Amino acid sequence: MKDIHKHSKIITAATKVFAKKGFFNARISDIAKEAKVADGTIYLYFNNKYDILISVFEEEIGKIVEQIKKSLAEETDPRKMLEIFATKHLQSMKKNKNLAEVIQIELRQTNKLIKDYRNNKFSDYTDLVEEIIRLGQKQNIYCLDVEPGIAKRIFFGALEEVSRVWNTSIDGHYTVDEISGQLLKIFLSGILLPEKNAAR
Amino acid sequence: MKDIHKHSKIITAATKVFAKKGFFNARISDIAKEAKVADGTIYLYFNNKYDILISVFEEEIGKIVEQIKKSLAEETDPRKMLEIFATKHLQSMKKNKNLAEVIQIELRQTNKLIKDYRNNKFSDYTDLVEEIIRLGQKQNIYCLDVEPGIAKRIFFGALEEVSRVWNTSIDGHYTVDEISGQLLKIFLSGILLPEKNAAR
Amino acid sequence: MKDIHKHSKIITAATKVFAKKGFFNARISDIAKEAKVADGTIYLYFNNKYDILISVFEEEIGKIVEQIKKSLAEETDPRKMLEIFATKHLQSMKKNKNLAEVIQIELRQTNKLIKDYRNNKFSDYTDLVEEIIRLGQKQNIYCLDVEPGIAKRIFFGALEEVSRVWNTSIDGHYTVDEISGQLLKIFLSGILLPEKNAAR
Amino acid sequence: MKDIHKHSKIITAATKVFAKKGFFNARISDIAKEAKVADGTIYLYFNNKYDILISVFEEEIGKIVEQIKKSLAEETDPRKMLEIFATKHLQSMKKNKNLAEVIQIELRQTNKLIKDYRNNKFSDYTDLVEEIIRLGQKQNIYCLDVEPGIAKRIFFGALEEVSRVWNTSIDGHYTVDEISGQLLKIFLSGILLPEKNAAR
DNA sequence: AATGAATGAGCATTCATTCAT
DNA sequence: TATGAATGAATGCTCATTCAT
Repeated sequence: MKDIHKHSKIITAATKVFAKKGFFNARISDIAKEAKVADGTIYLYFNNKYDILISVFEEEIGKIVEQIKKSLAEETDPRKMLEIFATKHLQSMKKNKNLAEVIQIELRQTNKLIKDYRNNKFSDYTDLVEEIIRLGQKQNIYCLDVEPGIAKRIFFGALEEVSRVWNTSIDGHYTVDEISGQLLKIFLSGILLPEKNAAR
Repeated sequence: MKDIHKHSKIITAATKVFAKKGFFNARISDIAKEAKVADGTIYLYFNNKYDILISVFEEEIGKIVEQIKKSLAEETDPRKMLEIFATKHLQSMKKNKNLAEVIQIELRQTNKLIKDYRNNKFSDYTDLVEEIIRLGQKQNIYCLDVEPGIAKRIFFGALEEVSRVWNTSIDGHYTVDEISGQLLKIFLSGILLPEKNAAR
Repeated sequence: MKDIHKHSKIITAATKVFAKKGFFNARISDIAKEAKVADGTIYLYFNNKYDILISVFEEEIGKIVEQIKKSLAEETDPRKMLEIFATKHLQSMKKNKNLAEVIQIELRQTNKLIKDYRNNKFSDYTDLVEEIIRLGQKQNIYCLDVEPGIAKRIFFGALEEVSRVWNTSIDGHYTVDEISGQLLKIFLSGILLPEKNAAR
Repeated sequence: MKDIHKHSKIITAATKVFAKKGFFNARISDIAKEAKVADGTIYLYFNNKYDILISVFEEEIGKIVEQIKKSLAEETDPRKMLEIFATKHLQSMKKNKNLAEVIQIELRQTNKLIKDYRNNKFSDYTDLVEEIIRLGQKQNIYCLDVEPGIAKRIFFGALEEVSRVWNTSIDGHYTVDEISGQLLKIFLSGILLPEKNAAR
């Protein structure tokens, strides 16, 4: 249990430090100090600096995936499912701003650098959206001319971009519900007025 | 003219190297070699490594902004305007994959690090979307319950995420028009079937 | 104790390297090699290259000051006191030729460059001479028309210049006593009152 | 004549820059800017950076040597001769503080580094003092137990050290005559035979 | 397991010198 | 002669990683 404790302390510290300084500007010694362990101790739990980053990501995103999957399991309406996904995601990102930054910036950055980091949990995560869309199409609720693979990206890209508001000084006053509402409104119904929409 | 030539060669080389290796893993010597100049020559045109990154961004995005603004000036329909924006953006990103990566990853990354880099051209760029949406609302074409500041982020986040398909090995077969079409379809009309939409 | 050991080894190595190559031509790697430590180890004990130079000086001169002060404490005759000062100084310089060079050359050089290096031990050192002269004047042994501030410089300048004989190939055959004797003969006979002079 | 002009301008500029920044911190471009010529032009007149330093020294000290030799030629009293030497030296150093710094600091520094710089004019210069002392001994005015080679160093070391007062912020209020007077008083009274001393 | 002192490879930047014009 | 853009070798310092304790 002590092992788990140290491991966990390092993950938390690393998330904080990566978010604050960025992966490349973060020093192992920064993380060690934040976690209140010796520099060398970190190497008893992680292979190297990249490994810490990946672990931060895997573990933290893993928790969110579990939570969202559980919530989704109780729902069958694809409209509600997207709402759950968006809300849970935004809540997590607002709650854990450090993780938000790490996901949005550092992970993309390094994802292309760590060649042997594949099939990660992030794909599992975004694939949830694709599955929901396919489900909605099967249920004849979502348009068939929507390409789930592209729509997934559109949904997720939008979600990430709007969640950045809490990590920048500007526009920090929006609530999760406001943002979630706007995103779902647009994603589900679009921005055209109904009558104009018909005209297209 | 020779100055401009060297300057330009270095910008191009840097864009390539940053995209391939990432800012922090890029070496000045890599850029110099790519530009076929001596390491020291780079410092005749740029103050330091960060300065190169910012210059890459400012110059390249500047070109795109100019091009899009020109195209938009000839159009009054807000629906067409978003289409122009999306298509031009995607074309630019597909054409200049290196720049796409730099914008999407490196700039976010370093934006928070270079404190004195403000009022950048990127804001000008994304603000174009916000203006188009406000215009559409004035013309009674876009819903008034859409918040332009959030919608801008939704549109842009989606746009960036979908444009990443060309920089990852997977799904690279989509065309600009396919993706642009999907994005505009969803953004403008949503993914719900018309009848379901009315039901909401 | 191990710390002290490494620290001390680096000081000794740096003194040697600075003396041989001069501060600006000395490489950190030269010092590290001489001290048989890694380059990086040096930075565990010193902030930067200038810090090494100052430390070399402060520590080594400190030892000499202590030694001379102790010897002077047991003496009351200002004539003997100058003799003690001169002899101890020359002995130290002959013994530690590297330090001699660092004091005579490098320190002057960098003294003007390192603006925040003030109130140094070197002033304490030369001020000892001034105090001895004032003491002699009080005791009616040294001429009152001698300006202690200038005389201090004359004595010290002479002392340093003569001590250089051991660091140049020529004239290295002089002994400490010969040189000390010549210097004191000239300096003392000059500043003694005529009656004291005759008494010698 | 134009050649001489440029050459001279560079020497003057270099003296200024070396004095201000020190040899190692002086940039060729600093000297070029000060001399209002292009960087490359300097290499039409000097082989390299060291060559400039040596030239600065040789040319400037050469002028002083000539001047002092001329003055000495008109004098036969060894006491007066030392006075002339001291006064002229101090006047030169006070007048040309840049040169003073270069002589006192930079030259020593680099003297040991430039192996092929030998038999320089500086030796000619200091040897003048030795000759005067020998002359005085022949004339039975100076003590025979004074070793001219050491006395030369004592005199010159003292002279240099006192001349530094004008290049440091402190004690800058002394005049050439005050300092020269103190130095000669101390130095002369010491080496004069008792009867000559009394005669003064 | 834990420590943190020690390591040494790695890189941004500088600047004396060159050379095409 | 004169220029100054271009060169590229050289180095102080950092920091991920190791390992003796």
